[in-house]
Amino acid sequence: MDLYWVRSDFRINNNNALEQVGKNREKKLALYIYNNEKFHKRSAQKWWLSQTIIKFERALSELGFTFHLLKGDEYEVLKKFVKDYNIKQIYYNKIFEPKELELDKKISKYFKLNLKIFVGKSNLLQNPFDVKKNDGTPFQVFTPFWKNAEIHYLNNNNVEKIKLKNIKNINTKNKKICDFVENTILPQKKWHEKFENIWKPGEKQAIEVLENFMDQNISNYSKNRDIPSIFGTSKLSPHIAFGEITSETIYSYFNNIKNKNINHRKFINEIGWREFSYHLLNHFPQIEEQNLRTQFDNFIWSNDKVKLEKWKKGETGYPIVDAGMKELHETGWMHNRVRMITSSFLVKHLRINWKEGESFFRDSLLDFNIGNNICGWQWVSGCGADAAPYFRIFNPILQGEKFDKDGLYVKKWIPSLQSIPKKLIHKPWEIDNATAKKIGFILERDYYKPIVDHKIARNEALTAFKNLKSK
DNA sequence: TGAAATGTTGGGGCG
DNA sequence: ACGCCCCAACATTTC
Repeated sequence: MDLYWVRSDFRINNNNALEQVGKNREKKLALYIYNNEKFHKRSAQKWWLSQTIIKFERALSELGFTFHLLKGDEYEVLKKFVKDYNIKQIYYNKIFEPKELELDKKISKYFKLNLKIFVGKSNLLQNPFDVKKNDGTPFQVFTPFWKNAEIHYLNNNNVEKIKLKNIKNINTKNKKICDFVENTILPQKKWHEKFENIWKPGEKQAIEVLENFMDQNISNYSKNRDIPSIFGTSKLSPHIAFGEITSETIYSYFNNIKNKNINHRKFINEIGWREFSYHLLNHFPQIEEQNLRTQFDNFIWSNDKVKLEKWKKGETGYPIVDAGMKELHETGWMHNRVRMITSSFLVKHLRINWKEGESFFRDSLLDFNIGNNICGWQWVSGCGADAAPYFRIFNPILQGEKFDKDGLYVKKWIPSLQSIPKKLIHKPWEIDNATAKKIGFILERDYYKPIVDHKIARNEALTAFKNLKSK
């Protein structure tokens, strides 16, 4: 029998392994192995995963697959499964992540004598090892990377519009799968239920999100993408993270737009950043644990657990930072502009190791992927490739005033700031006694006092990071 | 996709 | 009319 091993590719369309499997066979098996080791205990993604599994099982069963859901280490489970079901051929799609590539190696080494393995295309536009500078070394700057990668991609691929098969509405559920998900994947405490009203996992929804965005939102993307109070970005990221839609499908949409303008290009650039992150992660796999620029290894990070906790909870006293963290808790997602502000605050204002932030985002984001998360954090910290220089420090007050002028975003997530005058919405500690009395606002009762003074924190960060540079 | 400090320019008030 | 000062607006440099 043939086996389609489902990894992070919960889709019917543009799924290389799935296209190949069972072409000649009647009975087809699909297997997803839930490896608990790969998720932190409190990972929000367990919720998305569970929902997308439930839907994907239905879609696969329509195609004649019998879907199995098992728990454990992928390698061990696969070995046993292949034996138990007398599998003759395995089909799966490649994942360009160092640990997954190791797993691939282990699997192919073990099975190669006894069965055939088909390894399909990954969820990247191309193999990261195919893109190199003329001198043979990997790119470390985004712009030249993307310029080169796009040409490479267009030359190597048929990028005419990918015809998407319609995904059926799924009304039924498989009780066995639902029970497994409930008992094995989802935590006992149902804290994740709040996501149900916000997100709709699944391939059908992913395609709808893309199409709606392309129809309605992209025409103002370059302007709106930076305003966190506006629905200006696609919010496709969790769908992409679970492979419900591919970069290739998105690129194909982009490529078939007749009059491309700055909005389209800015949007597709974000797919480029994802490619770049995975490019870096594959060429420099050590960055998962270590600073790409090793001089940062000498940096003395703060060990202030209290401030770290306050950052996580959104109690820093800087409205734009705290609003971002609240949005993250409530929705499992944070606006990109605010990701930059909050992460810069942790690394520069609090001088806490980026790994703390990386780990927290890993648990909290529904759209977490290892490439973007690692590279994003190293970029903000200045220790990554093409990174922000040490002196680039976001001012949380100014950023708020620039990108959340009327405080709509801040007020949405921090209702206790509702009556603060616009002028002071990003620095409520400056409110004068008379106004405070009038609106009934008391700083340490209704909101937090800033845990650090911006000016002092900025100067301390400059000194600390500057010393590092001269070492 | 940074912010703050410092430098330059030019208009207006004023003696 | 002129010189001086102030300061906003913009430009450049620095961190």
